[in-house]
Amino acid sequence: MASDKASEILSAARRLMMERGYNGFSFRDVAAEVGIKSASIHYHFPTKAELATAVAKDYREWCTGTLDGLSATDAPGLLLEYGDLFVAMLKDHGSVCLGGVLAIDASTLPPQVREQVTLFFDAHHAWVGSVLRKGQRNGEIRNEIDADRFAATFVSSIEGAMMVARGIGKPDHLSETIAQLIRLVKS
Amino acid sequence: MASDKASEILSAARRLMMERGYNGFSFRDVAAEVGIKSASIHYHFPTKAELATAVAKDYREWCTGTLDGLSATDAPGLLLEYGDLFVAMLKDHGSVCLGGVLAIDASTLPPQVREQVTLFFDAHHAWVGSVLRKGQRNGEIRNEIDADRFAATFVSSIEGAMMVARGIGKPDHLSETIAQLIRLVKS
DNA sequence: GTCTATAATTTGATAGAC
DNA sequence: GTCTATCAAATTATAGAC
Repeated sequence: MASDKASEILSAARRLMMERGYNGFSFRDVAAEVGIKSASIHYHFPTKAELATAVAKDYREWCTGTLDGLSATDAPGLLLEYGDLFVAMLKDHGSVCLGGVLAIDASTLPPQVREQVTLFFDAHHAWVGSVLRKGQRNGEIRNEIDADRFAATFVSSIEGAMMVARGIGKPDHLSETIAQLIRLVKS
Repeated sequence: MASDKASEILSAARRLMMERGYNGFSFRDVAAEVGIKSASIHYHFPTKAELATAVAKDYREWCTGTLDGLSATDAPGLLLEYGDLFVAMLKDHGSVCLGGVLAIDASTLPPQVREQVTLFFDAHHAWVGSVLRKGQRNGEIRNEIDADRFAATFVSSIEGAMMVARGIGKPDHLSETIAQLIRLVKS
């Protein structure tokens, strides 16, 4: 159970990492947002690697919990709800998925953080894959689709659409991409 | 012209930016690769913003030239050749497209660099869009596809697939994504 | 064109008082 | 738990010798 201050630090760091990447934020940036001094951050998270690992793990687990709570009863509906998580992130906070941000930063990431990235994508691929397979059994998804491969494509396409949408200032690009991909695999 | 020191610096900086992003490389990193001191970089490119702008512009123009030189005679073939440019980048150098890297870094980018990112995606969207429209006129691409919207989706999906492929160490993910997307829009 | 030297700032991190 | 004070290293950038 993280203390109150620790979770304040976590969410400030999450926001900053989503906005600027691992190499684009500092302890002082986080401290300023929380309203303490940068030395105090080290009390809760000794190193930047540990802070970033905690942020990534936190985000990954938040995603897992959210996916489990999605309510649509058919595969296309679930895929849309999945996509809408990211649409909301982008629209409400101008944020890009942390998984994607850290995937780009991978080569400069401490190993423990990189591991969280792998776990993140493994979980998302598995979730989308199982939605697609169930959809195929129910006749909602075209049977020519390779569920596992398209799951990975669906996830990474959303990541790419988020980053391009924010990068060129066209937020609608993300929802349009999601709608198109779903239309293409629906029976 | 290829032995010019400025272009040596440009290509070293390009490699580093592709690998680590705008905030993940320094003048010293570039200098070390070229075999000179970091102060000498400033003689050719006074500021980091100017160096990065030159790198981005150079890359953007290299892409434009390469797209004009693609040789396939049908739309699916051209889309595959387009995708293979990025497959080669990833396979040969472990590089992710600079457009995608800079799109992620957008919020920490000097305005002049961000402008190059916008121009980059405008050009790629236009090229893929015109390939798709021509393909529809020739009966190679499904007519239900919205060419302009799918062009943006195709480009950003490739960007996302590259970054995820490198981020989680599965280079094949990129070519699989490209193959799937083409299959889905082919008549 | 490249070097040495250095300025000015920022960074991640530590020590120790309270 | 947070602070002040400080550190060593790295960063972008400039000045001036050769």
